[in-house]
Amino acid sequence: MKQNSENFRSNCPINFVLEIFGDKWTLLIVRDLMFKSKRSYGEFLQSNEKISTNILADRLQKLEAAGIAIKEIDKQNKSKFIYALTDKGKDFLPIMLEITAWSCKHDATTNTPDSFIEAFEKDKLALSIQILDNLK
Amino acid sequence: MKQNSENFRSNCPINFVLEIFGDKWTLLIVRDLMFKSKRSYGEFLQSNEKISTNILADRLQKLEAAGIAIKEIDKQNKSKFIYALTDKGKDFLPIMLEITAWSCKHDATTNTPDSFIEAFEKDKLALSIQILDNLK
DNA sequence: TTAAAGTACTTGTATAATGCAAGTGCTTTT
DNA sequence: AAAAGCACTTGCATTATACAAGTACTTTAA
Repeated sequence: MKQNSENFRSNCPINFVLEIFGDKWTLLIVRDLMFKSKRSYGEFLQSNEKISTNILADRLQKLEAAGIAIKEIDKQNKSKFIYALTDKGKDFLPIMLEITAWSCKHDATTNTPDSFIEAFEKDKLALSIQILDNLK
Repeated sequence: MKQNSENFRSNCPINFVLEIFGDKWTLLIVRDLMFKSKRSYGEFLQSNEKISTNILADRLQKLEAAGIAIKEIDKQNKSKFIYALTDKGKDFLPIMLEITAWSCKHDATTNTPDSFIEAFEKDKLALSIQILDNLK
């Protein structure tokens, strides 16, 4: 059997995602990058879920190492870093959309606007293109 | 702002999924139920990733509590319990398929048959129906 | 009817991950 | 040159996970 270069527990595709995203925080950073136009450490810190500083630093580093996000110096303010999704990270969009749809269906307290679900059910591709456009 | 009955960190749909599935093991059990025809504690234990007994017991209980899986006495062998996905659990299928597709694209060592990706890209709905049929 | 085997856990303990508060270091603005 | 902003790092307490061993109930076999 071929072996994964990093020593993952198996070569299962579900496991591959768990090795990167299998914790309570990593996906929230992706969410902030993808849907909330957040770019910097300080912005990620302000999210509702209240990630702590050491965990955030650790996860940002891991997202970079996994090729999901990149870190650059902000051109406007050179004391600032900004993060952005790579193509690999942007490819996570369909998963994020399906997750959102599942939660909308199964959690009455989920705060997603009805318009989102309507757009999603009407035309997933159009919604995806629109979201990806916003990231440019 | 309306509050979630269980005190989750926020009312975000991404967070809702993380509160249930945000660890390295829970989703593997769903995978085994959904794709590998596994039903019992002993079968889950044998998966490649080698979950330990206490974690497995804990996660099965949490999956039941979250309404993702149900536990019943096996009709063939009354000393045995079997687990099955609820409708809520089965609704996770689109997420699982997208995760699989993402890993296939971004991990060269992922062991998913090409036939799966072909079927997925050709007709997601047909593939979903086929998988759900197998669960009956 | 009792003993052995199967199944599903539970418990104890060591190690690792996370949460929280405080502190550091570099950059820009005043 | 001092203050403020930003992005972390460090230390320590708490919680989660890993691993090995043990328990309890049920069914099969003698």
